Amino acid sequence: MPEPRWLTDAEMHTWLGYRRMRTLLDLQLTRDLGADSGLSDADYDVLTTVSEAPGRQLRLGELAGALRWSASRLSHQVTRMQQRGLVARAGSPDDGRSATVLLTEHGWATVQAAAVHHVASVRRHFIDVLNEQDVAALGRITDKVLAHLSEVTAPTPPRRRVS
Amino acid sequence: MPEPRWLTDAEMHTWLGYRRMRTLLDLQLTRDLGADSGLSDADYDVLTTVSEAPGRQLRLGELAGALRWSASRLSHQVTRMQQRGLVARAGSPDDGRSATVLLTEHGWATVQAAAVHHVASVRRHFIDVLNEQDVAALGRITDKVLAHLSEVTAPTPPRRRVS
DNA sequence: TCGACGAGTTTGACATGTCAAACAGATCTC
DNA sequence: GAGATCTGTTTGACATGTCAAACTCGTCGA
Repeated sequence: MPEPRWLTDAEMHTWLGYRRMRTLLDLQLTRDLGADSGLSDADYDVLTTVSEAPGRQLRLGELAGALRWSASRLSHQVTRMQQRGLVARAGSPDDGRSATVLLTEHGWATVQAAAVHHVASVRRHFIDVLNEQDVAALGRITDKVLAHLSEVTAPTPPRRRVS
Repeated sequence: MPEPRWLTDAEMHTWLGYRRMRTLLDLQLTRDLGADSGLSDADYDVLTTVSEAPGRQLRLGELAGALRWSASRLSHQVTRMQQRGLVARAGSPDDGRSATVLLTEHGWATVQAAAVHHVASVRRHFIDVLNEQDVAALGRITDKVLAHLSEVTAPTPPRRRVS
């Protein structure tokens, strides 16, 4: 096994900083979300994604895809949110297998109020801490990393084979 | 409730980009770590932190603090890692309450091999995707956010009171 | 030295996430 | 048109994280 290229000091600083920021920023935003709106991150992600869908409803499979969740995780989560009256399930007329999640009145009111607090929280702890150049630079950085990752995890890398 | 300052397009792009990068990058690194070394993120964090401590051992409380974990979470995690032979527990001679985690031979060998793969994974999916300016810029950005967060979550904001 | 309190850790009950198996309705094929 | 198979979803068992209570030893003050 060849000796790996270890990280330089600058690289290590950035990597550790990123990891620490990820941990603490998530923690803070999650705390705010719970305190302000009584929602978990998972709750909020489901509510916002469904609320942006046409007709404020979405098939489970599409929702799972958008959130990058497993079907099973989503099913459990929706069951719990259903019990709290935030969402409801409905069958589909054209395809008997598929199920649809839709927001209840309560869910809709909840997500609207939550969004107001959440955007304030994101500004307070993240966006407003940075200047315009920082925001632009970070945007470029995430674009690069995401472009790389979508290559790596591409469905099936087209593989040529002799006819 | 006042209308909040919503995010501008650039801010939204950066925020969503950050969130997606966080999700996908973590996922990829976790996958690599599991495939290369059979470890979870939690395992790896415990092993590396203990391995860097003097004498390759650490009191549970200090380890929990370093990882920003609850005492309970760490206790459960250590129990499981103990069952797999990666770490061991030992009491402290000077303080009967405190317990110490230390690496077994197997744990030490495992973390050394894992680190080699892990740094390669971090380079491949993150550091090497960026150029020097990006790395520097991201370092400054995380510094700013972390400085803000450490203020916000400061132990007890010194509050003046009339004598 | 005794009892109250505090610190460090563990435990148990419960919430949430993952994995594989089960299910039920669509679709394909002969 | 009757399997066989595929797709979308659910279920159940188990792994992991959280919270509060319990436990154990140390420390302090009368």
